[in-house]
Amino acid sequence: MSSRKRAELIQTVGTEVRRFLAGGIFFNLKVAEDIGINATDLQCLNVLELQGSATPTELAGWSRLTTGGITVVLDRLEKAGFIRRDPNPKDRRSTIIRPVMPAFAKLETIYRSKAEGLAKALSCYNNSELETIVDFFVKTNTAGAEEKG
Amino acid sequence: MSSRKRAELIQTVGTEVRRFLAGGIFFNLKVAEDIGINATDLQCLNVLELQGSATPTELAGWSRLTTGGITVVLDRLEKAGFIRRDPNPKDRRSTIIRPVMPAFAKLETIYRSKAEGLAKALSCYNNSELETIVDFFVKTNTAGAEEKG
DNA sequence: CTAAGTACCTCATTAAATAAGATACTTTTA
DNA sequence: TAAAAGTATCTTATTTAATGAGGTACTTAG
Repeated sequence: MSSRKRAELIQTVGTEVRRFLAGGIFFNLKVAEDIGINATDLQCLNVLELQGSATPTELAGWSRLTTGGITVVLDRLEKAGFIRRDPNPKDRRSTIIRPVMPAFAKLETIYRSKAEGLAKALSCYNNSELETIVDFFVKTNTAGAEEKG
Repeated sequence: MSSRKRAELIQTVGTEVRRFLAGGIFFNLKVAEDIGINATDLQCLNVLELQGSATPTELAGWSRLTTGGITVVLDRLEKAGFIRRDPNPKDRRSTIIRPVMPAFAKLETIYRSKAEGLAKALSCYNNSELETIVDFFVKTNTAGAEEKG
């Protein structure tokens, strides 16, 4: 019976995703240590790199910190040269946080080397399989982003 | 030219994986808040659930804490009823940390509901595609575990 | 049997985050 | 349009979490 096998497959995805996340959190802690910041600060840098820029309030959301907390995070990241506070032309109360090169490049380098390992792991899949993998991530990321909003 | 498309696909996997991890870290913070513990303590519970049991030193590794730090984490988790310290029959200096039901069930419930969402997202794939997805996670998880050891 | 090494714990100190405002602006409403 | 309500960020006193340095009890190598 194929539906039995299918149910097993789906359950296995669940377990492996949790394992993947536990490993990812561990990896994130390691990266933070390597570049000399804490995990919270790194989560902000990650969001910044993926989105290009963000307001303090958005970053507070992603890091689940109070706005007072994020101010201190940004003070640290600004002082360390990772980010810059630009005025927000749409709202004079607000600021736009942007990555600053080259401090940011340190982070890119670490992820690039990790991406190489990932590329190697992907080499055994054909294009159609790769498309399935991409599709899975895009779908779940989109669903996750909606849930958060 | 297919190799161009392939390179793009591989790069997209990289970006989407980072997005997935940023979302996963966010989700983890939310779960921690929901059950009333901090992110570090939850990372320990996650490892415990995936492995069944662990020693304090192993958990210190996964959470990148000092052994002194993990003692305090375990004190908190023990007090809150999530874990229990059993003697380690192989080494009398050591202890084995085990999940305790039903406090642990709170966590299971949250992940079960998340797993339902995941199952829904997976419903559009056929068995062969699911196998590709499982294979990808198993491969990268295994590679990650080796790197850590 | 001794010396070196490991596992866990303690506690004083440092670091990070919150809670509760305060300020400066924007949006709504009467 | 002027007041009221709401929002974005920042400040600071306080609480919470983690480290660093060391201690005890045990194990392993010589």
